[in-house]
Amino acid sequence: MFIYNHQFTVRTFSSILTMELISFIQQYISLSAEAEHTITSLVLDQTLQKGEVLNTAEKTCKRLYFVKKGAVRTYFYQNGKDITHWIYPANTMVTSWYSYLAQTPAKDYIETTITSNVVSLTYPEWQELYTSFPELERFGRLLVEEQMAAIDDFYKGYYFLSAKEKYELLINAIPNITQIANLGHIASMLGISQETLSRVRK
Amino acid sequence: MFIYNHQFTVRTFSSILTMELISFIQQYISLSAEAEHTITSLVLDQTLQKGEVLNTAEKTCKRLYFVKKGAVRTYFYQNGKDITHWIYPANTMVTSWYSYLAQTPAKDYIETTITSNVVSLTYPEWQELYTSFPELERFGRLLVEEQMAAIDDFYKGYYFLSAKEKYELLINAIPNITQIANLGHIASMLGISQETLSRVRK
DNA sequence: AGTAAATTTTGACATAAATCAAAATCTACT
DNA sequence: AGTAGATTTTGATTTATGTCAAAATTTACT
Repeated sequence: MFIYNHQFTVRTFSSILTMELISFIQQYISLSAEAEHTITSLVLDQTLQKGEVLNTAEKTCKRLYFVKKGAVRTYFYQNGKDITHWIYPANTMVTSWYSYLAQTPAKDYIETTITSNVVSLTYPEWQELYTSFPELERFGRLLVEEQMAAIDDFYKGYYFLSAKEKYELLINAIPNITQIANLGHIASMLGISQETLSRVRK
Repeated sequence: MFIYNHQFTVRTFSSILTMELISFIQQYISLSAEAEHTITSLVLDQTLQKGEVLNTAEKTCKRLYFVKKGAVRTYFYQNGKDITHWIYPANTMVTSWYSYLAQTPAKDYIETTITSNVVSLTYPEWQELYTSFPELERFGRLLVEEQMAAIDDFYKGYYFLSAKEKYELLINAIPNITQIANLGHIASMLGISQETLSRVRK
């Protein structure tokens, strides 16, 4: 659902990005000094308070974000209700996939749920980097493949789980979810009502 | 779903692959004569009867398939019930994403729902190709990005749709779905019961 | 064409979870 | 610390959809 912007960056295989973006990329490929320098010069490093907005509906999502610290939530409005798409804890990446990749207006909002530190580059910057440093193509491929695999793994059979099982699956995927998002956000992300979620955790 | 196998190859942006694999790749990048020759020499072209199996649970999914003609279904068993993950019509690609990318045993089965023609290469063949012909990395990246965007687009707000709305969304994504899959398959793919689906379409 | 098997529809009933509403907690700011 | 606002819990009721069962229809094979 997942299923989807999945933004469903459910989890990564490698999941260690407490380091800087450069080191993160180097987990996948080796970087030339020149590529490293160019990327470093382009990176936007932002520290944001709780509730600060990274992108809003109707606006094309220009950036691919890496959450270094804190947590980010994607959400949209459906019949006037705020529906959380996914919560991204530290060490994950986030964007409005469709909007970002097709560079068309987004349907969802991206904002921090707690004080956070995110680094990012824009879509055109990445396109430029792919052209200038073709070795980055592999990084780009591996990154999206990981997201794909994670979504695939998380949502298999999801529909037929009870509310309780859905919650347990999430806890397993994001153990600290209750520290970084409130009940209402978690409930809509799971596709259940807040009251049901409250009862489910007894 | 999530989600995720999404195998949710919901649809592609470009969606024209009636042509051969080579032409398909050339929609994304230009291929050197050597790369083209190598790929052609590796491609496995299979014509299969209805219900023939491409991969089974417990076995690592070795191949990335392109459906040239017919339709392919991915499914798994949950509490003893056959749950369709997704149906892939002609001109789409299919694999068990997690299994294929991580090269670990799959949880799901891949089989044709009607007489079909699929072409494929193995995971190690692709890795070899990426190394020998780095220009293919871009193709690999774009391909997965498309899947990602499609999933993102399809599943947004899916949980909160009624059974009827879910069915309408699917019809919109795969107009010929009733020609290539039966009610039971479609219902479990949507996460609703067969009886409800039967009523929904009146 | 005729029969068996598979698929789809229809009916009656059960139930998990949604909704509506209000009370209880928790959080943050003066 | 005390108060207002936000968040979570609890209660009562409704409802969409699931489940079980059987009939009707379609499909496929001899």
